[in-house]
Amino acid sequence: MESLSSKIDLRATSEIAEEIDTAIIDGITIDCVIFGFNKQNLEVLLVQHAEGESIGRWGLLGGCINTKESIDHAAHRIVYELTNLEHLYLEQLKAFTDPGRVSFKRVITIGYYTLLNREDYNIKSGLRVIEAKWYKIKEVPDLIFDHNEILRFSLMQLRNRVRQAPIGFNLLPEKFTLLQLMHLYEEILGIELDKPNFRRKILHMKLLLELEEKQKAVSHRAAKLYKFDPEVYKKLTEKGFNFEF
Amino acid sequence: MESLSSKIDLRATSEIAEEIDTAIIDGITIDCVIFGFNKQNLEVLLVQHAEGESIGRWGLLGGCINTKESIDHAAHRIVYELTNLEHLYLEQLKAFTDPGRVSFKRVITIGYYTLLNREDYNIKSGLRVIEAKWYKIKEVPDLIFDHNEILRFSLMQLRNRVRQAPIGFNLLPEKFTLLQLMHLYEEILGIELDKPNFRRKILHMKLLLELEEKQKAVSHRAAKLYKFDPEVYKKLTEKGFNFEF
DNA sequence: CCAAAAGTGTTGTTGATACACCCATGT
DNA sequence: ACATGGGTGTATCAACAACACTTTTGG
Repeated sequence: MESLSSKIDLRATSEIAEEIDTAIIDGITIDCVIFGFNKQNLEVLLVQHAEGESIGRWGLLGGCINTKESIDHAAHRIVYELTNLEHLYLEQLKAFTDPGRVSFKRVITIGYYTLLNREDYNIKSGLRVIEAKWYKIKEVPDLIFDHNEILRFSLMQLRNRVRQAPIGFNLLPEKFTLLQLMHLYEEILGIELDKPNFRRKILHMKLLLELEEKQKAVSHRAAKLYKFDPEVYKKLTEKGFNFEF
Repeated sequence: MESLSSKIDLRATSEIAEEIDTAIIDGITIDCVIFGFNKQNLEVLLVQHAEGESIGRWGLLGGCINTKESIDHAAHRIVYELTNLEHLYLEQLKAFTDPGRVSFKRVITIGYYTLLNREDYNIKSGLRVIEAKWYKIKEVPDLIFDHNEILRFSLMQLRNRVRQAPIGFNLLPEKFTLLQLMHLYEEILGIELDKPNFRRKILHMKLLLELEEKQKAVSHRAAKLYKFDPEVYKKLTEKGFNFEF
């Protein structure tokens, strides 16, 4: 989908291909899309830029790679510095490399996305003095550089991955109800689901541990709480399973 | 799967994070996994290195990015220089960035993979004087740098993508039989399929155009030839479809 | 005739879908 | 009482697996 037959004439540049020239890249950065889920809305954490030409505008959380640090480590570190959260689900998207993505310089960036539980974030955040704000996915403003494109790509990736493995659990509190989980899938995939059928399907997978606990202080029948069972997940991944809804 | 909770202590390096230092990367390259399908075997095209410390060893086809060239264009160009083929299916994998992947230097590489039809390759190849050879996927030797890892990753990606979209057609001649197609899926996914059921399922998708033509000079009943219908594919992708076998 | 692959038919099972319905709880 | 979400039951339909079977062709 990204890269079917392009009509560019390849011969045009092949003549000069012998000149090996690795110095044409001015820099490499990391940009991270931080997803959260709040009140049935998928949200993304954006930061405000306080310097340079893009002052006052919003963008993804970015950073640089330290010497001898793996790039995955760098991504974890950058997110940690803002959120104080460790051991997050974090996955590389791809390299974004359009020659014009940053003006006057050739900067490529490695995109990442991460999924976190908003409850954890609220408790521990704010250690660092960057202006950061959660935006509903449908209300994201114009961002700096190609960050809207990176966000669009990460959303596509999230939609794909969520149908192949139960990574969505990372966006929920440890204990959750089946309806919360259903709303999560509805929001990410942009579809409507049938409650009874969703229940049966997800329970049938045996991926959830039924807890003794129930919801409290809700103005309707309290729902049972469940938690994700990583043990069963391991066993199931080995023989492959499907998460289509 | 690549990047669940790592146990690295993030605080250790966060102290020095303020020093912005983009000059620590010595270079960026592109490496491309070229897949082909021949006599029911999935194969990969490797090249022999004729210079440096890795002389005589095999690796993926690599290259560099030219000034003002998009990285996708660079990948197309690099493959074109070796195979003389244009308009291939080509997709970025991700950035491979381990600090130790190349000794004494910090070189990151952007991985790509491409799917081509072996019949086209045989006719037009050999324009450039690089030693290149097709290896069956199960007989790939030890490769330079982290190229075995890149290959492993690309194979995983191929297996995933092939179950979501009919990209496998790119590995076959324009006209093919249903059994050829079935063998392709069997080989890529490492499973056995039931012939009658496969026929029905793939025909049911309406993605194939039945041709008037038949196989020739085969010592058994000649099979009908089919070709892939990109028009129908477009329509189907819009409402989403499934390629699980 | 036989071998080899092409291609069709049949049957039982599973799982998705649609939708009606009852249950528990706070206001 | 009633709104709100929690939770169960069931009938119908489509897809799939398993496997027996017939057809065509070259040698």
